[in-house]
Amino acid sequence: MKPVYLDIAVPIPIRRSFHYRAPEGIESRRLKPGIRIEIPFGRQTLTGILLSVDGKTDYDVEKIKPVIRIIDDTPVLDQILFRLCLWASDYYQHPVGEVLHSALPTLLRQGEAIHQSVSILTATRQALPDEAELKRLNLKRSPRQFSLLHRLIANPQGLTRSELRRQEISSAVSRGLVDKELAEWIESRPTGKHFSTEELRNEPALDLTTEQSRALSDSQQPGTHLIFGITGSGKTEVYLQAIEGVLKRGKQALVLVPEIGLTPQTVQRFKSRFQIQVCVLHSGLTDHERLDAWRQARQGSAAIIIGTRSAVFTPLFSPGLIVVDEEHDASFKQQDGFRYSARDLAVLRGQMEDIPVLLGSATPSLESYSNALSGKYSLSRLTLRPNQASTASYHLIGTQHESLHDGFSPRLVQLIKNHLDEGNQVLVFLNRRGFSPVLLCQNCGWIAECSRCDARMTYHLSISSLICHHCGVQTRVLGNCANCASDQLVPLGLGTQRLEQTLNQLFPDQKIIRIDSDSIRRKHAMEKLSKDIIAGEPAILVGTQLLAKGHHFPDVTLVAVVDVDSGFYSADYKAIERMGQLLLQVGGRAGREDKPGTVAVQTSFPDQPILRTLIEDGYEIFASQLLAERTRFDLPPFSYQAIIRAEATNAGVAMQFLSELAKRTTNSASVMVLGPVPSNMEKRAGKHRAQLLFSGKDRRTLQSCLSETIGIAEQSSTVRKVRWSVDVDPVDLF
DNA sequence: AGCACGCCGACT
DNA sequence: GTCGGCGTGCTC
Repeated sequence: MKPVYLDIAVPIPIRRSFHYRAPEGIESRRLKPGIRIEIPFGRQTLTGILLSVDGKTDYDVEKIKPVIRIIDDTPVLDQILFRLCLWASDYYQHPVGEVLHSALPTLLRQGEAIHQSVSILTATRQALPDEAELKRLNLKRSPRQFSLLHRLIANPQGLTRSELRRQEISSAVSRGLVDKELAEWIESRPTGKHFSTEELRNEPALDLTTEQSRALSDSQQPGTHLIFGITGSGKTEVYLQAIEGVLKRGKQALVLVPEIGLTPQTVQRFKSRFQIQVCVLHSGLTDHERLDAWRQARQGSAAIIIGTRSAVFTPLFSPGLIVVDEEHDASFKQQDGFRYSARDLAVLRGQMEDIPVLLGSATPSLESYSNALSGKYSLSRLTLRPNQASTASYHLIGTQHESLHDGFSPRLVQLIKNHLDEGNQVLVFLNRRGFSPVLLCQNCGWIAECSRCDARMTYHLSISSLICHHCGVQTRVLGNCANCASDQLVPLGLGTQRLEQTLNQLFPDQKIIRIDSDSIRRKHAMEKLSKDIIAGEPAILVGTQLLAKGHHFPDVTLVAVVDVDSGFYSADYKAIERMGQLLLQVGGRAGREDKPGTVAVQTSFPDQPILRTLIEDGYEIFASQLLAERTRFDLPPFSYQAIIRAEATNAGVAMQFLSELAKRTTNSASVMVLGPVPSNMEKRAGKHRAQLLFSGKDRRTLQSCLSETIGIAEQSSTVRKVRWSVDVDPVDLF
């Protein structure tokens, strides 16, 4: 008989697979790619995934071990998810075993069964024992056992544990029957019932504008559709009606949302519209809850699955639609390990499944916008607010000639006062938490710096501590300079805590609510605070991006952006795009039908053309200008990039490692290898970091150059002294 | 990644 | 004399 080798992906960071011997006499039809197999690996046993069945091997046949156990009858990953993972492993240059594992809930990685199984108590024979046997078995003296047996014979499908419990039959009784071999427990799979398509809707759908109707009918075609809709233009209503359409045909919808977007508000919108099972995959789930949701999605009892990044791998019984809300959001890109983009994988998955994918945003990413312009995606613009509400008006406040009071110009203070006087709420936005980003000794010039990072420590007044926002290190401030012991320490610069304090002085009678990751550390703190805000009492809200995303605050009429300039300082060419998106997102928090919103933006460069474009001409012109610039400099999306990053405890090692790679990689006209350069913050959390940038006009050549370099990296003698990773389509260049 | 093997410094 | 530090090598 011909030997059979199983090519198995093992969950370890090694870019190859391993051959194992199949169990004796296994039927070959059971060996489907995508099934889990328990294997001995070195001294450990691991759960691998079958890639293929091979007739020959390059490895020493003597050393090939047999597998321990075939776990699955059917693949854990259906054919499309399996192919999606293999594609992702190749594209993101990440070890296939880790990719496949990251597509599974934890419990499935550990060998838990695909299907939930229930123990069912059944009778072992069809008829009641005769008189003599009853006596022999002592059943005459066990009336409860006798009646249970009676019932089991009448119910050939048996009774589950919970049914027994409900009928108040104690486990002693069932155990008695099992001991007498009159009944036995059998494992059975609960029949997953597909969600019902009758009476889907709970609430009436809203009337659509012409724009929305057009977007909706576009979105019913297979393909990828960009819905570019200003805040308040009713993107969600389009999603909901598109989803309703697929649900009616008995198909499921997968909705991906940014990490921060998975708020009770959003989820509620979906749950209250439909009378149907909605699964929410949020970070607070236990492993069991996560597996349950996975099973419900897979067997089709869940109709709508809402989740963040990793939900893109959720199996669907009958896929109908994928929605990616706020598609520009950076949280769709995993920032460590397997650095995939859930948005891009969603688009690919949609193509593979032949179902529509909706990408929605008020501020689309330049990649998606450009794909829409080139016709790769369809484009629907939603430019109107259905309820006639006016869009927020933006004003720039130039601060170059103003004297600022803790960051507030007199004009801004006056503006805040006006809005409060009218009984409205004001949102003050600054993307920096803490009290001040710098603590300076006025006597000797010492500045509090982190010992493990190339960064200043942020001063947190409330706990009189310095915290490094890059590595989390925390030290107490005792009131004296660490260098000269003078007590002339002054906090320089602004953080949300300082704004809160200043606003308290300026508006002593106002309620001030600060929202940043420090103030909502406690569980449910955000919900409580947003409830206070929604109640609508006049108040000043101070916060970071946490305020800019997810929630909408209808009573806010003024959004004050204290400092927009940091977006311009960055050397990262993507910073301006992100600044523009954030500015519009935060502006979108304000106003409603009867209360138009105002957004005041403080800047020391009020004549900056791109900022004026954003504010005066809107996001689309802004995006077009940025795209024009990207074309001019051959930057993404008009070229492709990848970064190899390395970090090491010893200075210079990461650079040395990457230099070796740069030197040994074949020069090619079509791929530029730039660097290595030390990372923007060379030392972070005690590690010295460097990076090597690859840039090419064509995906394919970039890909092959990258994989050559990775091969070199794996062979390198320095490789053990560094931690390194590959980032394809990086969102952060540093 | 994990795990073992292996060769050099301070201790029950 | 040992315990244990992390450098190196390997996993079908």
